[in-house]
Amino acid sequence: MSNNNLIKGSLQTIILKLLEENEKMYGYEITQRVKELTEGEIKITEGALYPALHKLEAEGMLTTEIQHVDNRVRKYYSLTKDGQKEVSTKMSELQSFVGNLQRILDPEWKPGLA
Amino acid sequence: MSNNNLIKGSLQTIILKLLEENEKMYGYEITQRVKELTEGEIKITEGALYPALHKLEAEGMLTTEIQHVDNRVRKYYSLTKDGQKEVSTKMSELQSFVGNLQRILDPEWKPGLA
DNA sequence: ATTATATACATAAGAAAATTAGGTGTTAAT
DNA sequence: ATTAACACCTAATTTTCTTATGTATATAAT
Repeated sequence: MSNNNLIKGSLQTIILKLLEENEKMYGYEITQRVKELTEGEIKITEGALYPALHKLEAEGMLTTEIQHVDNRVRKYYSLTKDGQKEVSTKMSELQSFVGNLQRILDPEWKPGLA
Repeated sequence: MSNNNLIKGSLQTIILKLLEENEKMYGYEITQRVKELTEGEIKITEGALYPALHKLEAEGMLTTEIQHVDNRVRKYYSLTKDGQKEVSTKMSELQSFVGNLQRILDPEWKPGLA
């Protein structure tokens, strides 16, 4: 459980991007996917995830759909039209931010190299 | 002017890294350097910068030295021994975080390629 | 049988780190 | 005389996270 406390604000982008690739996902699934993709290095806590999902839903970026699987409740989220637009916005903001970070932190860095 | 609101968590790293490269800098100088390096895309606000500098100083990462230039006061910051160690720590944390972000957001991404 | 772990949702208290908005004072330019 | 740039600072608020807790079912281990 390394430090997960870097660059607050990227959780929304992560959620939106995963949903762009997956059509529909439920909360627990998102935590597992992130854990898997980062080999356990990033763990999305439920205390962060669920409020973030609820906020994105309230903002009209996501819609939900309840499914019952083996007596367990799953709340599936998917992107709305607005949500689809928001993915691109958030992704380019994040990419430009990371690029700027490189320019600050790595004076050797040029866009297009490593 | 694009969004400036993604810096959360990386400001300390930025400060420490700039001071590693520059021996000593004062607050205003840091804001200008960042603005310059990012072509105006990232603007460090004073309300974020000064508290961050004070915190790093309180934690023993930075020392200060006042200079007077044309009746103006400048508070120069430099890294302590602990601060020098902290730069490496924070830099590798940030690098690993950015790597993990890529793995989540860009399924095509492989370390060592663009 | 009971306990622990995994699955699956959720909220609440508090901390951390920003934003926004204000304040002080000097120097240089219009 | 006023604005902009230089140079420091703090306070109130907001956002976003961590930590802790709660509910409930399913499954594996003891």
